[in-house]
Amino acid sequence: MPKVGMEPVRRRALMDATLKAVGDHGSLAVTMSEIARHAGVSPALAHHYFGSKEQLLLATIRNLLQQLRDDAVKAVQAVHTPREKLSAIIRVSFHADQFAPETIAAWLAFYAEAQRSEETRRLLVLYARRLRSNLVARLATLCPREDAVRIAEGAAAMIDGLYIRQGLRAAPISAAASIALTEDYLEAQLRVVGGTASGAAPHPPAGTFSPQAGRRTDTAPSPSAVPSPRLRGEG
Amino acid sequence: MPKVGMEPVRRRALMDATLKAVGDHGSLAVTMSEIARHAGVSPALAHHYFGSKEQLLLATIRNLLQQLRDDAVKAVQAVHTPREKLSAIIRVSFHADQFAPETIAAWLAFYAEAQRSEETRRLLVLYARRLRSNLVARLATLCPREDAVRIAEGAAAMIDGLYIRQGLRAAPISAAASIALTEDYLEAQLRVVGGTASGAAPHPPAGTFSPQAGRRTDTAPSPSAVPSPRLRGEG
DNA sequence: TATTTTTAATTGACTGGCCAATCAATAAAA
DNA sequence: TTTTATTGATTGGCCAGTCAATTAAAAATA
Repeated sequence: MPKVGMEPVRRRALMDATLKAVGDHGSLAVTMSEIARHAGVSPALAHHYFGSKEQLLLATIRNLLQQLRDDAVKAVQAVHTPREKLSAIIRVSFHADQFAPETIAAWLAFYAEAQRSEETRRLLVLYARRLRSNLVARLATLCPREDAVRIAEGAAAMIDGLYIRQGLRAAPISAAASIALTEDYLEAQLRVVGGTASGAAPHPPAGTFSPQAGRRTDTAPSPSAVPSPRLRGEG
Repeated sequence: MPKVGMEPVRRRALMDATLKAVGDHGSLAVTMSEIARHAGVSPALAHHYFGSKEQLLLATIRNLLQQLRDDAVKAVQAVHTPREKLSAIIRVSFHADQFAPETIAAWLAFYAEAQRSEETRRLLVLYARRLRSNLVARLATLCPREDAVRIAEGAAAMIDGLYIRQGLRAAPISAAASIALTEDYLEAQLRVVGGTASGAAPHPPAGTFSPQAGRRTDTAPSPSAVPSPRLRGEG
């Protein structure tokens, strides 16, 4: 069987298998055997390439975050106004794959793991920071920086919350509804803070629709995107 | 050593110890020995009173949720206007004990566990529902029910999100700041929807995308509906 | 009251199973 | 013949759960 050049193939297969196993199982307490079986190799091989279970888990997380980051970047670059970019970030957070129960389960497991593993925490925080500064950067062109920071924090929290609650499957909110809720938040905050994108009109009447508001940012490209999860963190 | 009437004492001590151990450890993968040590008894005794580790964990979760519920009820009863009651619910969610790192870690672990354990999921869902209906009840006196449901969903998500994010300790947002963010959300939404808190709502209800629990209108039907159509003047 | 019996509390010692990690052996490229 | 890929078999440790034994309070009995 030994055919050279298998290493990268196996590594990828094992990381994919890990993600799937963790998602299915809903916990990091999956056995190397199960992961290996998913990947169609022996447990010993997993140890051979990754050294330990912990290293395999970390590699899997790194891989996932990298993937998500790439997708987010792509989505943001696909549109051009700051407001559209904001929507792109939100949209990508609730993209289909992200909303799949197994993906949510895996994320939750990683989050929980971050309470124990410093390295896991580091990775999640790093990712969160990147995304956050992205949000703040766009928001800062629409309102004072101080407000931008606050609103970014709120939006990120809401995305995380919607995401987590999805994991409970209590009241399955659709992805579209989740996006709408988050956009509502953004719009309402921007309006309060300084009129949509510009002026300083303290709260315009509701029911009347603000031109900007209902923007349909759906210029989205990617059917391929394996979007990013919530936006974490801070700086 | 045998002194009668120890059962309730031990049970409580063991549940407290479980919460602490889980919080410290940041995972449900704590050993019965560790829990027992925290409680100052032998592992065998824990089994004696709870039958299994799983039962002990479930009892601990039930206990925690009960506690939270009691606190919430008390806080809500202490004030009298709907608006105040809303603030009370928010405030209680971010109360000190809740915000301690170990408590947050424990919560995360339980959320993750809910992906695996149906019973754990049931308990958390029940709690989430109660919180939600509580919010909706108050909000419904301040705005149309449809909006109340939507806003409650958003507020609950934000609370959960802020809470969970605290677990990453990337950007330690203070409890006060968390409360402020949530209140901001409420205020902004109420303002948009029908005047600040008080009556005065001549506006037709802003038609938001009905997030509606349970519904899953998205995906299939309109691709064009995906964007973020908040407030269009519906009336 | 003194003595015996029952009952609750508690633990040490043990078991069976699981699983991460190791390693020597094998198979096939190079 | 060297190198790479791959695995079966094994080991060592850990841990949930069991059980019989011990202690002392309480209840029953004399």
